Amino acid sequence: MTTPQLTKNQSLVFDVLEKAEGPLSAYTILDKLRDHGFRAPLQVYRALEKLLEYGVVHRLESINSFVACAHPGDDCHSHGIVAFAICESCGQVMEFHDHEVDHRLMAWVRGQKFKPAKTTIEIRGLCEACAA
Amino acid sequence: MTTPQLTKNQSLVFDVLEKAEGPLSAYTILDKLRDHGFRAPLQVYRALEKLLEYGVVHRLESINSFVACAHPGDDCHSHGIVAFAICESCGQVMEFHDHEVDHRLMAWVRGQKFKPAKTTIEIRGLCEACAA
DNA sequence: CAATTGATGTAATAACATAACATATTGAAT
DNA sequence: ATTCAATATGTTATGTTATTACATCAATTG
Ligand SMILES: [Zn+2]
Ligand SMILES: [Zn+2]
Ligand SMILES: [Zn+2]
Ligand SMILES: [Zn+2]
Repeated sequence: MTTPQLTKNQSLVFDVLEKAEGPLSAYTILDKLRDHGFRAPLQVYRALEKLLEYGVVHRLESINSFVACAHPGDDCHSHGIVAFAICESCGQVMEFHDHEVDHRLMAWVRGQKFKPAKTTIEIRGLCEACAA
Repeated sequence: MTTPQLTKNQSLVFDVLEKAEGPLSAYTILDKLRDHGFRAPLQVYRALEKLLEYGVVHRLESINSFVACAHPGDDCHSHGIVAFAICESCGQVMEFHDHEVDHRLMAWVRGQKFKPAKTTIEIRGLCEACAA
């Protein structure tokens, strides 16, 4: 997925996510953009939809939040499965991918004749700093 | 986690999930239990909280739904990571685990000094019947 | 019998997400 | 330049998921 020029709203939402320390909920993004004219959740959700499609933002299903991709331009990223480690204390997110994990999961679903579309791997826990 | 005797509400919620074809949302469970005296979401959420704790029910983060464990009594289940393949057409869920996937993910987080607490692996797609 | 603990009932509210409809902007194609 | 289609945006309302707060009830125990 090549990323086209972002529209005004898409740029605003993306900038907020890039500058954020960690993942943000759609409504938190909305609040941060009220000064820029945002009034309704749909303005955020519509921008997020595109940013997710372009692969520059990820959705963290287990915490209903969104985060800017930590590996922009990473090619293997576009087809490989991405995994996240999410600190439940400070919110910090680490993003990584592992081909062996991909292969094992895809081999399993293939064996079941299941056609995978989108895979979520999220590990919640404590980062080094917060576990200390 | 050894499963204690379920309370009335826990049993009702668990029975609904066991008899269901696929995952159910909390509010769907609530509707199915109105005849049994359920009136409020909290009655469902409180029962689910315990059932999740006992490991007899799983929460599917990516679809905000709950499903009865497909491998009750499976020992490796209690410490291994469980993965789900979820058909986006018919809702059918397959549950499995793979030690190699566990090991790779846990090795990675250990390398980051991250302390994992709960891991989610969910593959959305189409089951064999629905892909045909 | 208190006193504690865990379970339940109920109402209200918070948090997350989408539907429906109107308007505006962009970028071809003629 | 005008028309047309496609995309983006604005706005209101509503739908869906989850929790807070507080009262009551039941079982256990000292
Ligand atoms: Zn990424
Ligand atoms: Zn942390
Ligand atoms: Zn299970
Ligand atoms: Zn199916």
